[in-house]
Amino acid sequence: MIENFIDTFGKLAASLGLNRVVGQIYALLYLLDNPLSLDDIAKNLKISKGNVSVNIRELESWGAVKKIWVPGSRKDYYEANQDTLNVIYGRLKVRLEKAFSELNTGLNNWGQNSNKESDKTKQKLKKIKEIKNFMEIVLKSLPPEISGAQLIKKISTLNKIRFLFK
Amino acid sequence: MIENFIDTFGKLAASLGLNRVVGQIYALLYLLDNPLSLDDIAKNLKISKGNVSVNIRELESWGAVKKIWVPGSRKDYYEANQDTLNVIYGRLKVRLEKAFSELNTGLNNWGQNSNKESDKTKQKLKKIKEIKNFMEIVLKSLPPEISGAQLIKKISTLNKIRFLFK
DNA sequence: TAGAATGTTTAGAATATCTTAAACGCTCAT
DNA sequence: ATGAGCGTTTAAGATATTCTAAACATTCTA
Repeated sequence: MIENFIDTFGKLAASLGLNRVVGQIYALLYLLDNPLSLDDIAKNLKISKGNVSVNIRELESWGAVKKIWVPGSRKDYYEANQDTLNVIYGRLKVRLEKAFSELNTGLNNWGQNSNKESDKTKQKLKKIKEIKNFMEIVLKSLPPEISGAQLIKKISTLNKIRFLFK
Repeated sequence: MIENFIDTFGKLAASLGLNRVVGQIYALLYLLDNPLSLDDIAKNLKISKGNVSVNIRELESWGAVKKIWVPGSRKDYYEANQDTLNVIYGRLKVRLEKAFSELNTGLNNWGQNSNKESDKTKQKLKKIKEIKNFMEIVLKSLPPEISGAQLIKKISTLNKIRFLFK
């Protein structure tokens, strides 16, 4: 039952280029209302403590789960961010920013060595610059965060005013 | 030089959960104005014919490259879709749709077995249904395609009318 | 029809990623 | 100070992915 859901989320994560366990941990915490410790999670998913340690930090890094302090316990407890769309958005944003900065570095290196190139090469450089500008615009327009409820509202507003876009 | 750009695009693809070669082939075709054959690509990237065959079909499947018929030649030639943002969007869409259908199947199986469950379980089922509805809405609102130019226009319009969203 | 020119599939080698158990280091309670 | 209770790191084994060369299938040409 619950296993089924966790499995589904694991596959989903895998299909998005993440470790399967990342999806499984999120699903588990999402369904449970009480925060779980690292050992609880390891026991539940039948995986090692070290594996949970690594993958829960990944989840934490883009705000999918939050560390909770439970009075009287020395363990770290975690609970899921219940706004799943926000979680997905946060993840997408991290990836886009990383991809962009890599591309940017690559292209800057490229530009430096190609002053004395042929016309054909210059044409290619122009194309590359186009992509760079493009990514800059897209990246700048990403809001810092967005809640699921907000996004749905935005979408429905957009549909209503579609005529504005021709 | 060109190798640098191709390498950058390869890494970019890898960081998005694709095969590195997929990004490299796209970068190569993007920069060159004339279409290339399977053998040309293999020779350029120094990889096997079979590898190109598999990965170029992947690119073709979401409209990143197009097969071109060159009169007088029996080979298949390929050229890149120059609208890179559209390419990325197409890819994203395919992934989202796949992820949703997986989740949907998983959740339907889940629902069937949980009529006679406790209140606590029912509460969890409710949470799961929430996610499902959510993905449905997001998926429905994806337009079939969008050009880079269009998107940039949309974004700037959105910025101008931001007040509508509160 | 033979064989040359293509793209595809396949089996296994090469690489990369994931996972675990154990070692480790830190902090707290005694 | 000592040891128990944590989370993290590590090294090695397990698993999955990627890549290639060769076999294969199909289509064209002579």
